[in-house]
Amino acid sequence: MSDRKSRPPAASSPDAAVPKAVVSRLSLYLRELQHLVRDGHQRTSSSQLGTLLGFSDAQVRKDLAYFGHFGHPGIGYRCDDLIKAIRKILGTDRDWPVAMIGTGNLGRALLGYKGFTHQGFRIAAAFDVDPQRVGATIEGVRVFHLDQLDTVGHDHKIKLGLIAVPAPAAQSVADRLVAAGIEGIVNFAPVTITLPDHIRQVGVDLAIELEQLSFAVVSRGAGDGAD
Amino acid sequence: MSDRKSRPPAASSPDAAVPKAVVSRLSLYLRELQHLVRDGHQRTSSSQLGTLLGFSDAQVRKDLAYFGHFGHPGIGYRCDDLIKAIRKILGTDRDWPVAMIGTGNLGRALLGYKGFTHQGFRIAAAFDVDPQRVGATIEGVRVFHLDQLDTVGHDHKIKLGLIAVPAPAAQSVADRLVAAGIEGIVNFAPVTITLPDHIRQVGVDLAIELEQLSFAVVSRGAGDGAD
DNA sequence: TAGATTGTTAATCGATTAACAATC
DNA sequence: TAGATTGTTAATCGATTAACAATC
Repeated sequence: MSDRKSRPPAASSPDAAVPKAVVSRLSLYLRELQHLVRDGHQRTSSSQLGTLLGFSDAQVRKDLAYFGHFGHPGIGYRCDDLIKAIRKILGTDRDWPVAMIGTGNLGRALLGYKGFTHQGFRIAAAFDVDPQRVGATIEGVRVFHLDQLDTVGHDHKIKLGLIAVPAPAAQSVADRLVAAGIEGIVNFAPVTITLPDHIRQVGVDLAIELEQLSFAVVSRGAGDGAD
Repeated sequence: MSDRKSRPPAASSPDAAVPKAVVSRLSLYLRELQHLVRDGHQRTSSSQLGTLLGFSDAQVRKDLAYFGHFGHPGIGYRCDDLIKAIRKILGTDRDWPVAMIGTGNLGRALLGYKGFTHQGFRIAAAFDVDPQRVGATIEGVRVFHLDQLDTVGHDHKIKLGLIAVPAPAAQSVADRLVAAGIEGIVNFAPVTITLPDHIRQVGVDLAIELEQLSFAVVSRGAGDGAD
């Protein structure tokens, strides 16, 4: 007896376990929804989203259904509502102060790149060990000495760190970020870094992206479409 | 009768079909192997590579076996040989002249980033539409007007293009790259671009990477380790 | 030889697709 | 109402793991 109210919607707290690939598609749905809204659309459907991104409609519905009931049978999804829901799931419905470690070419570029500002991320402070760079302000972001990571990180409630230092320094920077209480790291250095289990990590290696493209081009015909 | 010579090793020409995830791990193996060589190692094993990267030894062997017989039972893999083999598979055993489209923050940073130079990629020319930028030389790379894409692209035998322009311009830049005979595109703009089937594409969106990290941090405990 | 390690097969696990009742 | 579209189940497909004979 008793499934009167059926099972609870439970938005954004997956009971079971979310398949790896689902979360990355969630980000793509969000990006597409934001474009749809900008273009004046109020609602969309699993088949429209699927067509735009090259996925099947079934996959879109299944992905979203992992997290709750966001659609309306016969109608589709309200863009606004779905955007809010996905942001909540991804955790980007809040403000994320971020630390940038390294102010070389890549670090400076990321400081000037406004792309992720819109998604709730905000670079609150930058760090370097070069005395020539410490004390400067780049794109409105103050550069501190790496030794000040603990203090400044705590003051700004920084939870995420971006590593944009040369490969040989990446692991030791990662260790210091962990010691400073950071919870997640995006590692732009082309090296594998090892972290405690409770620290989350995403790696971005531009050489690897190019290699994937190179493979896709070279093995074209036999293979697939790389992305 | 007759499987005397068994089946041909057939390095780097997969008869069947290479699973999607295998190729991205191949790049990680390559990166790790290069670090091992720099550290003075001459040989390695599937279990060493697996441990370094967090994969099982069986997975490492299976991934490599898609492309040929590179190891030696009882011995392991010679780092040098395996590096050569993987580079051949990925297509990075040759020179890849690359075009950078867009010389804003991100484009300039990528021009200065030496990371992928070592893997066979070389930015041969940059392009922009801003008259203030055209004619300049950034990090040794000449900036041409986008209208010169055909000519310059052909002269430099450019096969790959990196799109580092604002999102609204990305699709039209992509179209022009295709028209100029480019075969593959890395798209850094936070937008989905549509391309003919024979053009390969890899998307890199920094906001999306941060969202993946944010999700992993927020849903920590229940979930996995994001990368 | 004994110990180590590969390449490969079979078994397990997980993710995608197709189909459809429920709903608007 | 008829047409559209969801959420969900069952069937299919693909990828990972475990185990082991072959090899050095």
